[in-house]
Amino acid sequence: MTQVRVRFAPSPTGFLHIGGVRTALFNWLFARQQKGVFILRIEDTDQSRSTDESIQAIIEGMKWVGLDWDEGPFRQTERIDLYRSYAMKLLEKGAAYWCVCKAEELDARRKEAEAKGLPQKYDGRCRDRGLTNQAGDAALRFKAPQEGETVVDDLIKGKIIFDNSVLDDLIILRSNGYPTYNFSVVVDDALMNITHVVRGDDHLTNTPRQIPIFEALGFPVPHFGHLPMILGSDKARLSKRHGATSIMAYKDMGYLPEAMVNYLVRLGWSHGDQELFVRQELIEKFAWKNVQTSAAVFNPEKLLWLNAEYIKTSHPDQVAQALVPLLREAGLQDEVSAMPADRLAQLVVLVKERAKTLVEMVDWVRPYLGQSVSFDEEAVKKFLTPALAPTLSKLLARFESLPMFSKQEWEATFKTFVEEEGMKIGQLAQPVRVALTGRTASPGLFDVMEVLGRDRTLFRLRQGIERASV
RNA sequence: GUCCCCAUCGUCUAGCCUGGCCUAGGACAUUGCCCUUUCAAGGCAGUAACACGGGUUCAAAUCCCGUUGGGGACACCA
Repeated sequence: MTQVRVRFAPSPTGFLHIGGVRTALFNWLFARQQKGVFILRIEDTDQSRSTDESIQAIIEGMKWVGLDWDEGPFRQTERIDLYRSYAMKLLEKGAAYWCVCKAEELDARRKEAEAKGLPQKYDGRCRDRGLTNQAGDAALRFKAPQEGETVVDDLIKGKIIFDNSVLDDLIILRSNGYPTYNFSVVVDDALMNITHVVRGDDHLTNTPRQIPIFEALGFPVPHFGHLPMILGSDKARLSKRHGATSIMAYKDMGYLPEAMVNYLVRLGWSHGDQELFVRQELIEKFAWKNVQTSAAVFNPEKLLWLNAEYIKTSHPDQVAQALVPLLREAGLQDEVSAMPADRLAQLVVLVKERAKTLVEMVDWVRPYLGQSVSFDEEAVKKFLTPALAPTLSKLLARFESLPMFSKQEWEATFKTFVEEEGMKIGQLAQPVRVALTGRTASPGLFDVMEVLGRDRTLFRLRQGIERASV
């Protein structure tokens, strides 16, 4: 059995798209499972649209979701001579011919055909003219078979039959000497010994065009697999209109890469009823037969749930680490720098059930960073009332008499005090919460005190009493 | 227009290949209840789907054909 070799071949014409990440992910999972090779190849033969920033964005995105490649990144523009020489081989063999039709003429003819409702196909007028490229401005076309049929045995969709009469004589070398996509992919997939070409559904009709080129070049034809598309909520192809589609936008919004991967893999693949997978599990359980044949709607709410799930269950150190850059961005760099890593992990544990994203977590963590709190005025008005100041002072005295902080002891003390005062827990818990955190919503009161420590708890309680007294 | 792909709750999906175990399961969202010092989290319960029409069969979500609907491709883009 030959070694599996797969590739992810994006074109660098923008950021790394969510759909691209999913395609890359399926390829990567298959490669890892089969102990194969995963190749990153940049398809930049369209010079007018490709940018170096896009290449960087692709690499950055791949790294963020942890999809490492074994070979590459290769750039097609560095391999132009290769494509030219293979194109010339086809010309010599009589499997390609020069075409002097101008782009504008072709365009006009295509429009005319469209208007008449005819197939929009090259009419082959240069096919048998035996033209040479004297002027140097001809394009090279592949002589596509016109009879018989081309069969694609798709890994996902099964057997698909195309009638060769629909095949066009594709341009393989532009008049500027650069290869076109359908030719450079074939040459690269063949030369890189790709065994399985797995790409988006939108390439399905390219496959019968590419297979004859493999054959004409004398290369073995790889296996093909076509992944269904990802749609937006309106069932149209996912695009900017549907909101964030760049993978890095999700990093910025506070998503964990593992959650992203888990969500994307379940969009089109399943393993029974299982929803949560660790990466090793995905590698073991992945199978083409469980890949969905139909398109899937991207559901941001489920992604959000998954992210919350990962925030709750991931190791706190790991979450804390991912949180640091967001805290810095929020202007909390001094607080972050002053804090040992395990302190931040402790805060993560404190608030992780409440934050669905790291961005939300920044806000949840904020009250526990400094010595004093910043009060939410509404909360103060409602709970830190002058009437309550004496009670709070009595409570403060009670806590001050305890030389050491202990969650159990302080909680018991609080509850006894509430009882003595003839109050309900909630009546006093809310004011204390506001004094301690500045807000009406927080983790459990005694968990908060534990994280704050004895000194800061007492300090903030005193501050709260001051606020209540005015 | 031509060619190709697809069709189970609002959404992601299990089941389909190898018909009966399906009164169609799980998850997200949503609704109600419970827990509760707040907010969450958690627990329990509920609403909700086999696109339609024909076959084949004792029996069809599952196999076949058609219709409808959605998507994709038809470039000197990838």
